[in-house]
Amino acid sequence: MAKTLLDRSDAVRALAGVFRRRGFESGSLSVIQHETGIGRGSLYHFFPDGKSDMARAVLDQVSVWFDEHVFEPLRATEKGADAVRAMCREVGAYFVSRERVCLYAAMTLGEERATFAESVRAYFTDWVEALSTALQHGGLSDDAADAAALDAVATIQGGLILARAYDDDQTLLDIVARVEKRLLDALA
Amino acid sequence: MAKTLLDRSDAVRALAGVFRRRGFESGSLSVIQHETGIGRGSLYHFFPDGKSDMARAVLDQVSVWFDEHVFEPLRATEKGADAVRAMCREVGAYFVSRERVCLYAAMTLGEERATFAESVRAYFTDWVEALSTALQHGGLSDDAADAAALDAVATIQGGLILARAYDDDQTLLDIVARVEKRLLDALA
DNA sequence: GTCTATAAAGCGATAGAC
DNA sequence: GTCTATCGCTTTATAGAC
Repeated sequence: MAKTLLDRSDAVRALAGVFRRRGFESGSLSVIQHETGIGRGSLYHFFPDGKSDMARAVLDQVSVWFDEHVFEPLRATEKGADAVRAMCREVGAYFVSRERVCLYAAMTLGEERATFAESVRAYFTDWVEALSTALQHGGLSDDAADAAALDAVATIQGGLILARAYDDDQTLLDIVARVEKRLLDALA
Repeated sequence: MAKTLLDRSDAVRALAGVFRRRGFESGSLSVIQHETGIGRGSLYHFFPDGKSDMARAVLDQVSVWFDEHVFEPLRATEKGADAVRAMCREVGAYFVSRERVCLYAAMTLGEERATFAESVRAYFTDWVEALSTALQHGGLSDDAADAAALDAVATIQGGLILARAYDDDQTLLDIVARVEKRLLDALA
C-alpha cells in the first residue's frame, strides 16, 4: 500500500469508507492514516486544509454520484413509474454497498453541521425536487408530488437508521421496496 | 450556577442538551463543562467513568421517557386509532422541543456505536412492536401491522433528518401528520 | 458536592528529507 | 508523492483542597 502513488480520487474513496464507519468527528488523523494506508504526508498533500478539506471532498464525490445516478435520471426519464423503479434500485444498492450510511444525513448531526449546512440542504432539496418532478410526469399534482417525494426520501433515510440499528441490510431493502410500491400505487 | 448542589438527573438533563446540539463524540469535556455550567469535579462525581457513563445515563433517561409516554400507551390503549393519534402528538412535540434529534438514532453512527448497539436495537424494536400492537388492536393483520409500524417509525426518523437539513420544525410536523393520516387510513 | 491544578496521552498540523 | 520527526495545543482523567 505504501508506494502506490495514488491520485486524489483514490484517497477520497478511502476516506469516505473511514467516515462512514467511524463518523466525521471521530476518525482521528491517526485512525485515518491507519485505515486508509495513506500516510500523513500524502493526506496533507491531497487535502492541504486538513480534515475539513477531506470532508468537503467526500461530500462532493457523493453529490456527483447522486446527480449522475439518481437526480438526473429522475428528471429526465419520461415515464414516471420507470423513474421511480430506477431510483429505488440504484439507491438500495448504493446504501447497501456503502455501510448503510448517508454521509449527508450524518452531516446533520455533530459539531460541524453549520459548516456544511448549505450543501446538505441542497442535497436533500435536489433529491426531493427531482423525485417530485418524476411523480408529476406520472400524473400527480404538484402538491401531492411534493408531499409524496418528501415522505419517500424521509422513509428511505429512516430505513438507513433502522438497518444500522438492526444490523440488517434486508430491513433497508424491504423499506425501499414498500416505498417503491406506495409511489407506484399513487401513480396508477 | 456554581454552588447549586445539583442532583444527578439535573446533570443528565443538561448533558442531553449538549449531546443533541454537538453530538456524542464532539462535545469535549471542556465544552460540556462550559455549556452545562457543571464543573469537572461534579461531572466526575456523578459519572465516575467519564463520557461513556454520561452517554449511558442520557440514553437511559430517553428510554424511560419513551416507555412512559409512547410505548406503554401504545400497548395499553384499547382503540388503535386513539393510540396512533396519541403517539404522533407526543412524538412530534417531543422532538420539536429536543432540537429535532433522536439520541438513539445518533448512536447508530460514529465510533462508539458498538458500545450501545444492544440498547439502540431495543429502543427501536420496542417502538415498532408497540406500534404494531396498537395497529393489530385496530384490526390489521400481524404482518401488515409490522410493516406499517416499521415504515412509520422510519418515516418519522427520516423526518428528523430532513427537519435538521431544512432547519425547519414544520417539515417534521408535516411528515408526522401524514404518517398519522396513513396509519388511520389503514385502520379504517 | 464543587473547585482548581495538573498529569499523561492524543490531537491536528507542519517541516524537511527523499 | 511519500515518509518520519516534531511542535504546540487540547483532550480525558485524576488529585487534593475546601
